[in-house]
Amino acid sequence: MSAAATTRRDIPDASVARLPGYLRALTALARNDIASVSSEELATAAGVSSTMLRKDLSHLGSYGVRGVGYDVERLASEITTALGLTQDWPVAIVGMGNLGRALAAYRGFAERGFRVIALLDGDPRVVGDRVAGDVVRPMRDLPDLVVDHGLAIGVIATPSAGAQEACDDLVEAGVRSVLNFAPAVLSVPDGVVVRTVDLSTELQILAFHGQRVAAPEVVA
Amino acid sequence: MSAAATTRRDIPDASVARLPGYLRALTALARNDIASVSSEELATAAGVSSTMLRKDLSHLGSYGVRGVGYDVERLASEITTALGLTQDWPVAIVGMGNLGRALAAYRGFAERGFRVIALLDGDPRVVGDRVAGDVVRPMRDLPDLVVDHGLAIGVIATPSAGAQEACDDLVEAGVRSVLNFAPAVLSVPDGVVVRTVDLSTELQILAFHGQRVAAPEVVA
DNA sequence: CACTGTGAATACCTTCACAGCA
DNA sequence: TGCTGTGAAGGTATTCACAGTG
Repeated sequence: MSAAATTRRDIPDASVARLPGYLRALTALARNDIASVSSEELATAAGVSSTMLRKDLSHLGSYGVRGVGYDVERLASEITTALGLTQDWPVAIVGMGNLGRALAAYRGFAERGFRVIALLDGDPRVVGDRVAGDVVRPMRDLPDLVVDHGLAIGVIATPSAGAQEACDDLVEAGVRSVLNFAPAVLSVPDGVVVRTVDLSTELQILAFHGQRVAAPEVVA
Repeated sequence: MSAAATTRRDIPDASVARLPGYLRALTALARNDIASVSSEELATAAGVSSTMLRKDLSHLGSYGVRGVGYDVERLASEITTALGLTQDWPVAIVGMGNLGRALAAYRGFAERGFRVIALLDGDPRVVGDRVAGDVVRPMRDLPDLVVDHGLAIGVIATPSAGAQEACDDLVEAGVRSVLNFAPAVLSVPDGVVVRTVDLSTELQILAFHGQRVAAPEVVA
């Protein structure tokens, strides 16, 4: 029985995907010194229905007070724990093209507790460059980053041709979570989790929904 | 009866979200001069099960040949039509920070037929800058872009504080599809579609899945 | 009394199992 | 025979309706 099992009840995936949104809304409330919030208010702030919010929170436990609402600090802390954000999750970004450089310079990571500990590239001509104040390192540094700095999450920002190789390098070094921005399907062994975010895919989905309503100027 | 209704049968959202992946795989096959493909092969290339692929394709119509498979060109063309990618979808990027600049320089948009026709920013100090060869324009240019160039999709790459305002400007100018990279919930009138992609959210989801398996060094 | 927490109902998505066809 | 297309079954996610409680 591992220590982690205490925290980890069975939370549905769809629910997990919404928890970060709740946490963001709670953080904003806390910044405005709001101590208590109803499911209705929090749901609105997070862009979901209050029923769904309550159902989601019920998977974490019973942290609300009937007739009153939720304590903002308390709930934020419970969600933080559920998501596993009490430990830190050092991140490395692989691929220093446009997107990689932008991600390297992006503040949002650090703000939410994800420390970018290394920037890497497979191209020796790029290795050694300075990006956002850091020196770009070669892929062979990966194993040391895992062992010495606890590197846990790899962000792939390479062109799609190099994505699988970058992923293999990360996995071989011991990284078990990958956020992939390349438009490619990555294959990984069991136990490694990949999430792919593809900009073109998103635009294509928007195009589909857009056509529904965009065309009817031709109604004659 | 609008012209668009011909194309648009009722395709489930989950299915629509996978079509771009199939299209990408088909495009790769076509580049390698492969003319025909089975559901099994295509499914593998797209990272889904063959049953799911066939079910998804069945929503578009019957374009396979039993005992043989699918004609690559034909199927690509059917998906292209279903997604509404036969018309073009001019894109504007709002917010010329790090992410906006990276998106402006990103090739992937054009490759898949999304023409970036304008870069904008609400900050007068940024307006006039050159980014990726284009001059950054002020927000007040939006209505003209919609009318004169058919601007259809707005990409929001502003800080989260400015996202709702950017979105309102886009919507007011007549844009009905928004891809939002700011970590914020955007409210829009009916008929406008927003998709939000948030990097921190993705990392937090990875953290959740990672903790499941990361901790057990403490097994005693 | 207001608001949370939850079983039951519904809607949606995926997988199974196999009928149908080149 | 081999592979597609699909009704039916099984799961998962969301919504409803209301019981429970500070």
